[in-house]
Amino acid sequence: MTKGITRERIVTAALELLDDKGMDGLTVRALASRLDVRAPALYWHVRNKQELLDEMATEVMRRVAGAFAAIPPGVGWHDDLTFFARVLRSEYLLHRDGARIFSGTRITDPDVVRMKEPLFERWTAVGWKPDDADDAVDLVTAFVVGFVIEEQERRQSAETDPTRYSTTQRDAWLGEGASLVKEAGHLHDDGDQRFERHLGMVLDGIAARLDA
Amino acid sequence: MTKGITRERIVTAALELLDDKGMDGLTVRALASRLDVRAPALYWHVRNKQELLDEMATEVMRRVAGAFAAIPPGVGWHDDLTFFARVLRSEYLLHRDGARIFSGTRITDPDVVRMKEPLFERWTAVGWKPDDADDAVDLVTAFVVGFVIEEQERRQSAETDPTRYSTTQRDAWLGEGASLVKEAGHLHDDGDQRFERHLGMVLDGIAARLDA
DNA sequence: ACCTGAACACCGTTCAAGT
DNA sequence: ACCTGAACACCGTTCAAGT
Repeated sequence: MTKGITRERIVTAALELLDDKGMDGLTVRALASRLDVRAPALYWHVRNKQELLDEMATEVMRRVAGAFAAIPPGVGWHDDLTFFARVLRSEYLLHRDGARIFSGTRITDPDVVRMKEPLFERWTAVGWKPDDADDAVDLVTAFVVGFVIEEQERRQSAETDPTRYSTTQRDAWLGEGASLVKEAGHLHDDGDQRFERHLGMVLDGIAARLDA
Repeated sequence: MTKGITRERIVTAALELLDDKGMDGLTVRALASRLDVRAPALYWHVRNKQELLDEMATEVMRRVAGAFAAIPPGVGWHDDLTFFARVLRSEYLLHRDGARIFSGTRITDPDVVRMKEPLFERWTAVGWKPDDADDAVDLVTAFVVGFVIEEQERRQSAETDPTRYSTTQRDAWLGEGASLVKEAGHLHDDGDQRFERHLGMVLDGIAARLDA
């Protein structure tokens, strides 16, 4: 009964495998064995590994889109974009190297791209032009991608090499001088607060240009 | 005479190989053959492929830092960050998948991290705190990384699959409705203008928070 | 329609041995 | 100190053959 391999089961298993073993462990053979099947079987359902990665990225973005359908929309673009940014970040964070792997991959399902339409409708209703809306979404997306790539790299480094991100070790590595760089490093708060602060700045910038 | 393989020659050759053959073509064997040497020879100079990638990313960031040393600094944080963002983007754009590959990798050379010090000095002189400076640099970096990842993916897709980014093909792919998403897609200007516009918004956001 | 066995042309990495 | 030859344990992908 669970013997029929489908495209969806493959993608789901691939996401699990990624979380378990990381990017290097995500091989066609390992994925096949997790599905109780031999490697070539996957090639009947998926053209190649790149298409599998695109499919995985699409699934992640589908969940982002789904969060919008499930949750009542905010009362304005500011709330909407805040929600979008938070959901995008948390879906990326759910998977090892998520931002690195899933950003800049082709979305295979048009429905996922069309999720933007209701947002665009609300924002144009309050005076934005369609290309303003496009700018805003893309800018927030770019910020989240860049932020989470950095965040996940830091997190992973902290696991594999705990000394690397201790402030005293880092100070010694930096050598003489550079006192301001060191000081900033000491104050470096990680995680949610930093994200919210930076997101706030991005939204301020959008407001300055588009809400004039 | 050119027979002595050094760490620097390896990194330089690796960057060239990346540009010629892309990420998939960047193999230890191909790199060795480009240096007229057998693959295991590289392991005397570099611990493994990951370290090679870190070294490559560090070299790219060294060039960004070098641009600051060569060019007279701007008169304020706004000019400095604008310059930084442009240089970072153009160095990423010089290499195939540059943003994807080089972001979120460990910098191996402390001197490159210390490049931030003169910037921090100038900004704290006009009233910023060290962690404000840190926030600003990291936010701009995150934005550039996210922007260029998207930009390079779009560019590469346009090469391998020209139909994918034609507006009429995209409209057909999107199906019925989604008229605002389509319209935004039509107006989608690529490249420098878009970058400058988005960067402007990010800097506006920084100004709103830190220049109050 | 869906899957397997066997094979092809590769990988990154190690290590004894050479100079 | 620096490099090679040979090998190990893998890869992604193809394809004839099975059901």
